[in-house]
Amino acid sequence: MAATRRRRGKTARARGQSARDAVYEALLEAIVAGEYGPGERLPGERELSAKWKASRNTLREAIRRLEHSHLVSTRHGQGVTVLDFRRTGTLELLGPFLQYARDDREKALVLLDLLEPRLHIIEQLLALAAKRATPADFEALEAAVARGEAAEATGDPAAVAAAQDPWLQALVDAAHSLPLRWAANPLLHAVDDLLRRLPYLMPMTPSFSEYTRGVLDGLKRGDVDAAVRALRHFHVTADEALRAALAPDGDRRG
Amino acid sequence: MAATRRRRGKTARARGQSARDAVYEALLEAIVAGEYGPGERLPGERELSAKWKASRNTLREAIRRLEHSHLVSTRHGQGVTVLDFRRTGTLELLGPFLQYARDDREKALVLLDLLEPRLHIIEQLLALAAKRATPADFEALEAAVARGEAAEATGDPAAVAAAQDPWLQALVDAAHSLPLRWAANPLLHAVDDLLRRLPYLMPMTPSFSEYTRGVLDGLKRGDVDAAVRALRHFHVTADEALRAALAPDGDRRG
DNA sequence: CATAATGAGTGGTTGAACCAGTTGTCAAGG
DNA sequence: CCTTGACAACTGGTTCAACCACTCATTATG
Repeated sequence: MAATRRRRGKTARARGQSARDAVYEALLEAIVAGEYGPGERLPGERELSAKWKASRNTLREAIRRLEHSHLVSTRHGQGVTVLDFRRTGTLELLGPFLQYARDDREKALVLLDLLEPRLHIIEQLLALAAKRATPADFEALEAAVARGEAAEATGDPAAVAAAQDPWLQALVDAAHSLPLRWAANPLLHAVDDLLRRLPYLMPMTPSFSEYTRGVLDGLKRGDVDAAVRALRHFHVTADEALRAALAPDGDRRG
Repeated sequence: MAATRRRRGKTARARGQSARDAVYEALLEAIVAGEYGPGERLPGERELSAKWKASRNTLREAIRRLEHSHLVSTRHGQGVTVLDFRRTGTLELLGPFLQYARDDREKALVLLDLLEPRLHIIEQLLALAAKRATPADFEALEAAVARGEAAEATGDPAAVAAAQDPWLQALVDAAHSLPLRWAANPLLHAVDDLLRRLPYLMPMTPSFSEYTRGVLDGLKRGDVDAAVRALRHFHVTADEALRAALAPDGDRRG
């Protein structure tokens, strides 16, 4: 009952967010937004902990996360250096980058450059799923298709967007490949996160459920080519719409 | 001059490694090796800090890293729960997994499943590099090719293996795609790490320098197909050798 | 002029205390 | 008997103050 009580302070802490997370998020935003450039040195831990009104230990836990995100590098006695995350980052930075980066044009380019790799990885998932899917996997895929059909029936883009992740997760399961799953995880997570915030990016015109149904049928018949065709038919149209939407103007924030 | 002094204790600390890193590495190994299964709860922070002879604050910094590696999940008041990293992990776990996992057969399967995604991502890099490479990129690629030729002249697999990373990095640079670079980073890092520990995995028979030379020539002429052919010629042979080597027996530790 | 000592600044580590959620226990009240 | 609520015993979250260890620029020293 006391959960709705707000905390005042220079940095409004979201509900349930710990001080550590708040500091991490703040520094993450500062770096991705370019307030600290590559090669630059962060202020000392004592100074930062004073600035963010957190103890030095808490501040350090946040720094540890920054380090693990390849945003900074720490050397004993020398301080914390900001890395060039464009060079050193991983796909886990996609979400934060799309949220915090200042240059809207660059963000659009990143989004555009995301489309092909995503399509390629899904194609690889299909190829492996065709070889390795078990009956249980087919059941899960069937359920995901059904969920997509139900979502599409509501006519709500957000519902369809929400149905995409279970479908892709089922595909990942069916591929039975650890490396592929590990490669796909940050990408799917970022896309899911993006669609959750901007559901209007989910296209309604090429039918999502027809696409998934087509892929599933292809897989069941062992006809990978048919599955890939269904996949491409959807993405060629959907991705083209995205390219058109992203090219001219920027995006909206949540 | 005092750097070679060893520290005694139940956990020998590698040179220059901090207590935090030692604890992180130990817990990482324990989880990846399966000593703590998915869903299981880790001992409390107080207990762990006693076990590893580190203060609770230091221990917590290590846990923060485990959390960021998707190995554990922490909830206030409830403890630290081990996640199913096979499901939740990312490519950054490749190195630790290949180093610490117990099941040699599973590790071999992971290595095998790595070959195709790697080839695919390099093909994507080629496609983009063909469109986007600048004169500076070509210079860097040329230097990488030269380094490969020099390495090959020594006849030392380790030297050739060490020459592979700069080549791939130059390719990544030339592709000018943040998402692709971010996807490639953990993969290339894991492969580089692997080859550094097991250089005999680097094949000498399909000439590495001929491959890179062929790719570079193709790129310069804008002939992507030729570049891809050179790439595939190398990898078809090299990867097949790897598959043959990995299928029967296990691997050796460094 | 080369070299060694120094000191200031940095991150690394410690231990104790306290705050804050979560959960099971158990007695009071229905 | 069952429900309810206070409580106790966990758990992680946070803070503080002090000290250790490393790096580097300065300065004294040979």
